[in-house]
Amino acid sequence: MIKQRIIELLAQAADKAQKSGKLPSVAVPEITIEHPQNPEHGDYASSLPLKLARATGASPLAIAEDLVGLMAPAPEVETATVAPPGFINFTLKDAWLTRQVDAILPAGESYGNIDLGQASRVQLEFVSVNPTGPLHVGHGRGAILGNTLANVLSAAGYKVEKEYYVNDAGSQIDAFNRSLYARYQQGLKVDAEMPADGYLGDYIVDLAKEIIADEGDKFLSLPEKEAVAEIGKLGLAKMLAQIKGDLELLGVGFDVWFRERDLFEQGQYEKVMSLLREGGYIAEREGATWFVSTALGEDKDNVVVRSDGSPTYFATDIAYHYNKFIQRKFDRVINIWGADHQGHISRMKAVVQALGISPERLVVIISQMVTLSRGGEVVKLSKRSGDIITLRELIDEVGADACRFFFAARSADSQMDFDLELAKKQSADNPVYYVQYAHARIASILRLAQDKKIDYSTGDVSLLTTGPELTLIRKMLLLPEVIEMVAQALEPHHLAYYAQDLATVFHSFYKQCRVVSDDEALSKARLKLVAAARLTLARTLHLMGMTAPDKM
RNA sequence: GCCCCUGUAGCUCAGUUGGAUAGAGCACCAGCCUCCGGAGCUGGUUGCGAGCGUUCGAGUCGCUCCAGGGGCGCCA
Repeated sequence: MIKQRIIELLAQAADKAQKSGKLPSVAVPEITIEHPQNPEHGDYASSLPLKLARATGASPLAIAEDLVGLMAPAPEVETATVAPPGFINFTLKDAWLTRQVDAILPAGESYGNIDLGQASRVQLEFVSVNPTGPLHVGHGRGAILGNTLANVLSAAGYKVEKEYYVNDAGSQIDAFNRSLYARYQQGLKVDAEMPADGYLGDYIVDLAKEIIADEGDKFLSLPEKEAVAEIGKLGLAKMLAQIKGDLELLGVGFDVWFRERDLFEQGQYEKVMSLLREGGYIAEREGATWFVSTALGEDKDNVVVRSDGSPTYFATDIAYHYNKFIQRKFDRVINIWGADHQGHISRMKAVVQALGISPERLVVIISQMVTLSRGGEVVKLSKRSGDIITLRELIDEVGADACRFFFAARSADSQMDFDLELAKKQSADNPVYYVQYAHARIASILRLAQDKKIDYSTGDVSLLTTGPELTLIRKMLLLPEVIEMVAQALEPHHLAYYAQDLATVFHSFYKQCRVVSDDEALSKARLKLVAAARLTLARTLHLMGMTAPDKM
């Protein structure tokens, strides 16, 4: 990556300056470079002299002059100049830029890959919605966030495993089972009341009908407890299949579907509890069992086993993270949770610490609420009210690509308002079409070249000398940097902005530069350029889980 | 009361881990097709919630307010 090259050049110059005594031997701060917003300042700029000035007391301009003077000449760099109050600005060589087209083309769909992760193992757990109801719009946001992040982390050299944690034990699934049983009875004209904590959504009625169609009335003759368990099992399978299907519509898939029940059936729950007990993190009081998180600086302790002997969600999550870190030995675990789980983070980190694992290895990304409105009127998201807008409905209305782009384009930290009417009305103006249109346009140009039987493999990229051409190349070269930024900050939304930027510079290039013309040599060079642009754009879209259409 | 997130253009949002003159889309206005896809291109208008502080330099960091959302359960 060219960015790394420039950082190296600076580091070497600083080292030389210190060895020659021009610069006092202080610790060199981390060298960062950025893209100046003013293009007159070049392609890259560093404020290293300003930082060294603080550490050494010397004049930043003098330091900058020394560093530039000591810098080795590089084939990539046209100029390195000093600018007040102490910046060093770098401008890339046009000839080097154009050569990059020949580097991008053979890389193909691997263009942009970097080795930030060095094959370290990252687990990304996301969605993990209780299989007690259909996915809604907020879940879609988490799904796309997680899936896009997984794609980018893979591109950044991490070994990524995507996992869905299936809560198939506990009180919520219990309420689901009892609700389904009640609807089953009602469907067979048996007088039954919905449980007080039951799920009132119509989908439960539909599930019950399906079960009646499949299995008839045979569960009526079973004892209630047994019937609830049997029907629950069927309902869970149907619910999971539905969830899986919805996610597939968005192109979101998982490597592992991890069952909460396994934590009990395979002894991990018992194991981790005894570990914590040995560590002195467990206390009995008020008839319940507590995790003493106050010993680790938390505000309060948390119940792990209720006074009726049943484990809490927190307890199983402890076992689950024991499994992730100690049994499966992931280097890093990233969980994507909804905003309502925010309070769960610090105690989970405390547990990880109690298990002897550095808490930094557990990263929790909170995806903020999605509020839905329809025609300016707020729609409640409650899964229990039955009045929900499902993810499936959203996909049907605006399409999978638009869903992906729309959700991926927003920082997880910001809550978003999703107006369904607006989404429908604006679907043709959605930025997703702008980006995909650029791709289709390029594909169309390449088709034309093919029709005219132009073999551009021998094109001479050094003929690409105009502003729009170089601007396009510069933008294409940013993809590895974007991947690095997304992977480091765990913020996929940068990808969406990059996609738009890239499309913009392409459209602008297209307007100013005729690709297929009478000038055969120039045509071939430009065909190479647009072929590389197509690759870059397609890669970006694919990282976002979107299609890169050749025709629209 | 305590904790987390957010507050940037009329609207929806970015802002490269503290950099130089704060950007994009939508909307609005004015232009642009003899030629590879006009779902496009080129211009134009407006802004960092408030106040202190840290330093060469703050939308970004710290503190205090104000506003919106979420959490603080032997729910998940």
